[in-house]
Amino acid sequence: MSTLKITSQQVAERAGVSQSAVSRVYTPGASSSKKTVDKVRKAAAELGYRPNVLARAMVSGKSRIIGLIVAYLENQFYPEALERLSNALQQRGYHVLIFMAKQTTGNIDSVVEEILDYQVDGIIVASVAMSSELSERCRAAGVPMVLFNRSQDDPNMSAVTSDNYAGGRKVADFLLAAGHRKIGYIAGWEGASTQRDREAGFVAALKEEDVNLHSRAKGEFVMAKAVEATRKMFAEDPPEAVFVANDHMAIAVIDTLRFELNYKVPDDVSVVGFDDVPAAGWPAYNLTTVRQPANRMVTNTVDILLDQIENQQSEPRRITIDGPLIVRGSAHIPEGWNT
Amino acid sequence: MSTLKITSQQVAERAGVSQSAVSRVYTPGASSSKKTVDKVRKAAAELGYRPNVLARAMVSGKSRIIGLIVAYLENQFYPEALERLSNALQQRGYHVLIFMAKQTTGNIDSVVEEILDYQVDGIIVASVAMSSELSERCRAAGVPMVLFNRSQDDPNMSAVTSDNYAGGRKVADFLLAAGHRKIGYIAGWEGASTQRDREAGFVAALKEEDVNLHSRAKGEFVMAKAVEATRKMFAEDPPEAVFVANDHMAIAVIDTLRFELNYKVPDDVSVVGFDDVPAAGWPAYNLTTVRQPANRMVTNTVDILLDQIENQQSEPRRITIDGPLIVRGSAHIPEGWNT
DNA sequence: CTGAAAGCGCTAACAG
DNA sequence: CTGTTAGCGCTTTCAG
Repeated sequence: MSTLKITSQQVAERAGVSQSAVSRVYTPGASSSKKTVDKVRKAAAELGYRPNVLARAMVSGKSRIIGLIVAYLENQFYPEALERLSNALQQRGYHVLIFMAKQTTGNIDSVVEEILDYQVDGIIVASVAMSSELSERCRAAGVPMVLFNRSQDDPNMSAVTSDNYAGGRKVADFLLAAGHRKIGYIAGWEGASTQRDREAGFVAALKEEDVNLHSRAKGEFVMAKAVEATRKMFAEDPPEAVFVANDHMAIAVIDTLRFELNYKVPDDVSVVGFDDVPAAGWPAYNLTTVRQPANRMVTNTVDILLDQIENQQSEPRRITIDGPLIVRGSAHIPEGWNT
Repeated sequence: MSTLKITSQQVAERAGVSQSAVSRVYTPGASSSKKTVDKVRKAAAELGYRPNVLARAMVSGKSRIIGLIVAYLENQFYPEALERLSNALQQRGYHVLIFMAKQTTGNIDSVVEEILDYQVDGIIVASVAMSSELSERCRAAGVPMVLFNRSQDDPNMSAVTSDNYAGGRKVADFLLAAGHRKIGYIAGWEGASTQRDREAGFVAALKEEDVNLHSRAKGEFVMAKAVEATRKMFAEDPPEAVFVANDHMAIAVIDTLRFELNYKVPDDVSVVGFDDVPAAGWPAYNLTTVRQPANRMVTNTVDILLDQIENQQSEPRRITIDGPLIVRGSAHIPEGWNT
């Protein structure tokens, strides 16, 4: 076996070739004779040699590290996304350096600087607000960035989201078709494009049928606040149906309704969420929701980012992926409803 | 502002000092006159300079990167741990490079090699089986490793776990005190020390009261298998109480009991889990469980690892942290029970 | 305290 | 195809 770090130089000596010959054997585009390859591989195996990624990064300028900024790992949507993101990247020879950001912002600037210090090849920002200055900073540093599950007005930023506006509309159509007219909305954090788009689509579709939001409360994407929002909303003139900006909060809403306010869901009130996190499918919630196609969102995110990294092709792209309404049992199902 | 990467050389020129002077200003242990520091900082700020972590890593031999191997992000215990781990490390100047491992093993070897390629300063392995050869490989490479939430017989491996054996005992005592005698156990993956220790403690405490396991089924720490295990266990001569090896499965067990088999929990059957994940506290489950003190486990893991990295002090340590039984409503509460 | 010089381990021309 | 020669950006002796 080996001791500590083995260098290409040591392998070269053992194989009786030059150090650069060793390098070539391990460099994708380079060419070496079968004979050299064999000698080198043999020596390397005996020594337990593996190329030093950092040294390679220094000279090549490519670290094969992707910085990932995340915030809310408590919302089940993110661990799932993180796992897929990491796997997809791993498969394509990249690895993920993780950075936790409190959405308290403020420190987000320093987080980006820290990431840049590692000479990452690209950055994925999951559900964190990105200022234009920051994205500008990354562009200046030559590091492509793509937003995951969040989009920004800035047309210079690449972003991948599900079609939140269309999703909001689907929920409205569904609730309306079920005959609901007194409809409430529990909002997420206003700084998030997902919150704004979902609500906009929802309200727009309602309006087309001359229905206005019966009530609205703020949940900020936080369970505890969703609980308070529910209490407030049902304190007087309760709605017949509630659309909650994401599943994470919808779970808290359902629990509060059932165990604190003694409502039956869906008998007394219909509840619909957004995301289709694993818990939405658990029998206790059986939540009707709009699915965000995590796998396709991830695939697109990775494709865009690697394309920008590997082909210099720097035109930002913004992709929106349609997600289906998953009809389960937390809301009345309109008669004759299908799909 | 700036364009692309600024080097210490450029800062040096602008500040009118040598490149090494700039380096010293950014090197913790080094000394420079206030005058130099000021000039350098000023020039650096104007240029937007930040030291290249990779270059620093090359020469210093310290990358300040910690490799983290994880597998089951679906079990809520892990995202939480990951978040805390990353935050704790970030705070101490390290960053986390993430590697997903399928517990299908097999590829775990290659994952470790990949990690080593990045010249990480240390490795944290969360709930993944580690062979002695692998740990030996890391030791040979001079990279300390600590197991998180898993322990191995190998006394050379540092490991941090909660006291799973004691936890199992607590559950047994609780169930016994409630008067249960027909008690079932739904096991996790047998390869995990957590599974084995929890069961061993549980069975031992039962035996002390002359009670044997009434039934046992395998859930493998997977929800779908836990559902099947529940069906099988309750198909004939159902137990009065079930201890499930972790909360993730316990959730599936409760749902299956309630919505498929029409049992009332806890009226017809008591269910107790292990971990105290966020969902255990959700009203729908209100799960009685043994808490794994994630924060303390993380703190200890980080302390041990950094100690080994920074002080060469290589004696492996194995820490076990006691976790309390959190009594909620999914199991009968013995009369006069307190704490 | 400060500058000059020597690399860390590797890739990328460049002649042969 | 192969060896030689330059560095990548930074830390670290080593004289001064």
